[in-house]
Amino acid sequence: MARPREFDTTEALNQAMQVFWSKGYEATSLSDLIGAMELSKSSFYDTFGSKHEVFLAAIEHYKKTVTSQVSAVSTLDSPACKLIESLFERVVSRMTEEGGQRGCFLNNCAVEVALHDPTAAKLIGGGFAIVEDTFMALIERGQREGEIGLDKDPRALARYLTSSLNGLMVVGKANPDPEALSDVARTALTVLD
Amino acid sequence: MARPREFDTTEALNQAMQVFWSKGYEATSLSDLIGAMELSKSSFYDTFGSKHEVFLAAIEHYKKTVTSQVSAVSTLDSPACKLIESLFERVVSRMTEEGGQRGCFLNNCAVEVALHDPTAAKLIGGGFAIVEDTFMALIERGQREGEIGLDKDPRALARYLTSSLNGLMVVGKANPDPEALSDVARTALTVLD
DNA sequence: ATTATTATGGACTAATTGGTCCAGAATATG
DNA sequence: CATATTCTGGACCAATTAGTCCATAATAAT
Repeated sequence: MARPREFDTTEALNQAMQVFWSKGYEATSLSDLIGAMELSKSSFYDTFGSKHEVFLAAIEHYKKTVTSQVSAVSTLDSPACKLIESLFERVVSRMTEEGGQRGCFLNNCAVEVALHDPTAAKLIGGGFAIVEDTFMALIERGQREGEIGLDKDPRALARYLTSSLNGLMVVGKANPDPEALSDVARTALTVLD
Repeated sequence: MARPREFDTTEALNQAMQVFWSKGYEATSLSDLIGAMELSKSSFYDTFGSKHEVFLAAIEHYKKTVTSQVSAVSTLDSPACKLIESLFERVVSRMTEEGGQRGCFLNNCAVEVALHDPTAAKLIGGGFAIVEDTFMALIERGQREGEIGLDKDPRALARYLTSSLNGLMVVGKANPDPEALSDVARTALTVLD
């Protein structure tokens, strides 16, 4: 009755990530996972070890697939400030569109588990670092091209932008109001002037 | 054997809040709660109804006891900008000191439950509004007293500061580095100049 | 002292939790 | 065709989950 179906491990991981992303770590049960991943409990444990291990793998998967898209923005050749703006705009519109309120998986994980899960905390920190480094690369480019004042500290600015993006998502969860979020984004970006 | 001890409902609620604050909603079990609140299961249900009801009550309790302290800052008569700075400094040092990483309860709740718990989301939104209104009052005072330019929109600025404070706490969870957080706070406050 | 109130421990659900294990079915390889 | 590999359903586990209920004990009010 059961026909072996050589499943795609990466796709299964992707599904696991989606569930954790939507429900959070604690609220995700094993049956949620095996349902979404479309594999049996036995295969789940054979392949992934435990709920916690899939969770960590899901964080890594997010970094490889989602966070890396952020990082890819720095390779585009629009003006640096425009690219930074577009990242903020994207977050604002994501947070206000249908079904976008789940925010950023790293953000969710940082808040829910970082305090009690040092292993996860490190992975999450690494994810934030990718974003920060992307911002820093853009800022340095902006400085080279005369868009951004040389008096500004690229590292501090990058840290600030990363934090701002996260703040945007937190307040967006409680109140996904486009105007309010636009106010935040617009004001946040004035530091680049 | 069981000696009735007319317990302090407010104190019990405070203890419940502490547990939810430290562990999150899902990760908090009933035995965690009745342990911390020092009452029996029966009394728990008699008095508070359910886990979810205590949770909502805990959010309200937080607003009354913790968030209201933020709001109280606006009544002090130091220069407005100094008061705003002090709020940011307080968050930075809280996030970097021993045991301070649990952050802000409203922030935690927004991220963990807002998406799936509209009732909680509203209470949390109300809490953020208290912070926002506090910032706005301070900004308007700053404008009246000539510290802050009249060209700035107090509402937008207040929304921005509220969001920034939340961002600070998220990145602080993944990486509670004083230098990084100071960079963020310092940069965030430059919009007041 | 009697009564009314308040709180309790603990027995009791029914469901669910994460996790183990294995006999057997479907496929791939020889 | 036979064998090795891969995957599965489902039985099973002990622990825990949120929640109900009640007879009883300690107190407060009369």
